[in-house]
Amino acid sequence: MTINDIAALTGVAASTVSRALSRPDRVNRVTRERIQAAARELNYVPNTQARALSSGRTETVALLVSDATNPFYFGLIRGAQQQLRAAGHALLLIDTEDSAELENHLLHKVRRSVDGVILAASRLPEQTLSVIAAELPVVTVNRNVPRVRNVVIDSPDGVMQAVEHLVSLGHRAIAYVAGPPSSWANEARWRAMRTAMARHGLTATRVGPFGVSRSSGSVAADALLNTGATAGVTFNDLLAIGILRRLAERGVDVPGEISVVGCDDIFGADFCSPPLTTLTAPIEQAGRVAVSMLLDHLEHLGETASRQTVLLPTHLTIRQSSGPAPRR
Amino acid sequence: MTINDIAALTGVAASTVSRALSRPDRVNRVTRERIQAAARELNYVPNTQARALSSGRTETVALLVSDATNPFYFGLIRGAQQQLRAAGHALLLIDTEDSAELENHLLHKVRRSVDGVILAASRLPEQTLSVIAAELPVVTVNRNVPRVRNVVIDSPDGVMQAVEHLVSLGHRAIAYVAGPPSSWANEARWRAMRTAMARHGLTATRVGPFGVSRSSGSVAADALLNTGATAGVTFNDLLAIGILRRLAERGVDVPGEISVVGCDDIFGADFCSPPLTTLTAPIEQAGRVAVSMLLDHLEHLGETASRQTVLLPTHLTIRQSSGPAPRR
DNA sequence: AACCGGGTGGCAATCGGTTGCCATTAATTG
DNA sequence: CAATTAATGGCAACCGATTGCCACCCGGTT
Repeated sequence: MTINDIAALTGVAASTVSRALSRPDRVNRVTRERIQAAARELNYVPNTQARALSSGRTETVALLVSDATNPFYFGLIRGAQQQLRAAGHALLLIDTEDSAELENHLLHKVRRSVDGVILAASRLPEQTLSVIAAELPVVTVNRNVPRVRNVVIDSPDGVMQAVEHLVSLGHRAIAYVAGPPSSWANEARWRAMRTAMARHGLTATRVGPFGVSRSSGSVAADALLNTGATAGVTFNDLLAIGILRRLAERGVDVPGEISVVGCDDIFGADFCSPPLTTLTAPIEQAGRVAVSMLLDHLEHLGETASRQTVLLPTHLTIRQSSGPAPRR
Repeated sequence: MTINDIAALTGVAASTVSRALSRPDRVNRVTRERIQAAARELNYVPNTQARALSSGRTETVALLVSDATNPFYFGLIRGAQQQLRAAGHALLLIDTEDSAELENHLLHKVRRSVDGVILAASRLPEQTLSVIAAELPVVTVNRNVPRVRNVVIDSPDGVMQAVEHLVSLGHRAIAYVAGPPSSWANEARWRAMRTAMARHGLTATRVGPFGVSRSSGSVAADALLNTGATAGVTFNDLLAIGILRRLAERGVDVPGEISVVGCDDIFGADFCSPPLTTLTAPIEQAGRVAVSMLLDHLEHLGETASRQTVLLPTHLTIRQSSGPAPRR
């Protein structure tokens, strides 16, 4: 079923069919209705590539994640997917395997096949990112680069809440368990942590970096214990869950001997043992907002940006992995 | 950067450039190398839609899942993604939201934009599936329909192992906690369960159907207790984890009073509390295999199918949610 | 009667490749 | 040496839409 079949069937030119379908006001009502009826009857679906070729619009958005198995992205993907479907767009999912080069390469490759991209946890240097954003509509998630629109989850604020929480429980020695150095969010969280600690005249220790997988949790747990801290705030929940497991293995009581606070509130954070105190991030919402920003941008290309940044609030969800500091 | 720019630059016709890039043996070595060098230099990336338009190949595969937030799919997505990237193909992710109509609709819509599709947990009636498979290369996962190639995880065999395990622990009253009736796997597991029980002269009870989310676990847990069974085998881990939680809430000891066995071994199954005894399914492998089958099929269109079905073995992973039957 | 302008719809170019077919040239063979 | 064949590369049609431009029709003005 092509536009030509419909044209032949209804006795009009292909161009008229095209218009009847995409700019209905450009064609007479009766002609239009005849064409639309025929299209419906023949179950016509426009060929995406043909359309893309001439119009330049692919109605497809790429979502780049650094690791498709990281539960953090589950929500993001879901949110993005929802919003995209609502707009009739498709989602191209790309896993960059935590590699900046691969990310760059794949970005280049799909550049012409999508209308825009959403970069979740980009590992790209700021410079590269700017260049790409200049030639392709981009929205980043949890990454703030000048002149690139972005949605960031306010985990720094959350980290401060976490520190307040821990300090009020009597903790004085609190460590930050760091994630990948190339992660923008990682640095932002660490800065927030130091600031929050300084407010109480305390200094934060930092251990890491560690990979963001549960298995890295073992190393991280040992390192954390070694600092002598009575509480740890971790880069993300995956790491935190790994730490909890290792601590259990070593017979360390959580929160009796040490408190652990995660970040993101991913799937599993509420049923691990003990259930994890963590910063609940509106992940799905982040996905939706990112898509909205992107689509909005696409519709108003050339106009001055309405809003470049959206900051999404987080809140601390207290479960059982945090408690009063142990008495000395 | 189009093929024409390269043609102009190297002084050959566009068609020659095209050949140098896609059928290198069709052009002289020195010409070819000159063209390839130029392409590399200009960082040329062929336009996917243009290529698709004329050749019919999009180098894109759609993966339809019934719910993008179900952790079961993450392994699948990952495996598929890996294998696709290796072949230089892209992944279009589609969430059918558990609706057969939506699935059918979206399938129709992307039909022309992909080379083939992988249907994970299709909700489509067998009839519809056959029709679609006839006009579009399809591989199903966990669904066996005549004349449609598929990869199925042998959970029925796993269910039998689970039953053996429970029976050997002294359980006599075992219930199956069912998932969606439209799920092929659900029925297959239930059949396996009855067979395995019958072998020991026992009859299985069945409760459900329940939705496959943790929240459905509450209802399921109550229903399960109500059967008086000392053990339950659940449709999947998500449900099982939900059940564990509800049982804990009600103060029911697992496995002291009742044993619970899940299915799939998703993320979280090993750190919920108690850690879940479950059927470990090679999910990622399933994704890889599904892609391989599809790509293989694409390469040999028209030839008789090499293999229509791949059965992947599962094994029982015993953790702490199963134990000896309580004494009466 | 001549003119004007809005509403319609067709023509044809275009997007960027792919591919069948043919012309040219070089190499091989009887 | 003529004839056949293989290698190479250009021409042009084509994939299925979109879109700028123009022609035509018609009713309304002066």
